[in-house]
Amino acid sequence: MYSIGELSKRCGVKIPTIRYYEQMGLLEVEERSEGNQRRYSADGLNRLSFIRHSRDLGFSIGDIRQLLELSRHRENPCKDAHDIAARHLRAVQQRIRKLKRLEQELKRISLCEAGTVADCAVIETLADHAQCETEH
Amino acid sequence: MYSIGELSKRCGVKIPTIRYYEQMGLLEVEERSEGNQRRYSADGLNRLSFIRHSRDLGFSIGDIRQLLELSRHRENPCKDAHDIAARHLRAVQQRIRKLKRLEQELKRISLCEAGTVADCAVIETLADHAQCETEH
DNA sequence: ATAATCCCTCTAGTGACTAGAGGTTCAAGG
DNA sequence: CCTTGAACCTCTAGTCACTAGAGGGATTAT
Repeated sequence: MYSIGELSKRCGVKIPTIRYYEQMGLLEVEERSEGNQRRYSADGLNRLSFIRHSRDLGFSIGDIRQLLELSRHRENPCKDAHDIAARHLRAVQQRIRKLKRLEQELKRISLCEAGTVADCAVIETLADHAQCETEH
Repeated sequence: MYSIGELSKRCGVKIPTIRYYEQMGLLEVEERSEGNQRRYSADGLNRLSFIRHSRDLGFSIGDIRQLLELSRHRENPCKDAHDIAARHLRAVQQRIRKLKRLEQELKRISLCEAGTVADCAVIETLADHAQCETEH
């Protein structure tokens, strides 16, 4: 049996965050001590690792709820899990594309060598969208 | 003089968002109609374009506040503006790197051809961080 | 027994909006 | 001049995934 603090250390998830996951219905507490403190089994630890890892990979709480539900039974089909992962992958790829366009624009702007605001490319570009070379 | 609705259309910024920018101190209203409705000059329109464009480039409200302050006087040195842009560029690049690692991991996971949860790579990988090939 | 550390619940704050309630003002047509 | 409908007003609360703090109780080691 682990206390919430031990779970926190072992999984690298802050204590209030564990309680937050509980509130969100991702991690139920099976047991409490006599003094009402949370006690977790190895199962809880695994579940929290799953959550933590999924969050690291950028899945939303809602996605994780579904993934946890799907993973409950070994004989479940895993197509839904694949769909969730694929959708997330597409979202990530889209964000990368957008950020790369941003990066180009910011790089270009940052080349400015001016000394004053009057002819500074940063300020000027921000004031005038027409100066941008790519969409964003 | 533009009403808030006109400003909204011209800049592509939703009306509640314009009011929000006002609350955040980015865009003061110079004038009100007799019936207390906001009226903007061409100056306000330019300012809102600047804000909109900066947001599109991912600058935070705080950054924008500073950039707007810096841009008020043409003779101001623009080193601070460069610093803000450079810092933002680094942040963007870091996010890109992180997202690319994520992308790799998600791609790898998504290759799974299993039919059930029992041997699905998505579920399995989420449950066990050790299976990941890169840091994230 | 006591001190130090851990844990409890509850509320509120973050950033950048978005949505809705409930009411007022404006502009155009008759 | 009057009415209608669209546009506007303020204020509150919700979003997401946490994070921080207050004010108190439980556990553990000495």
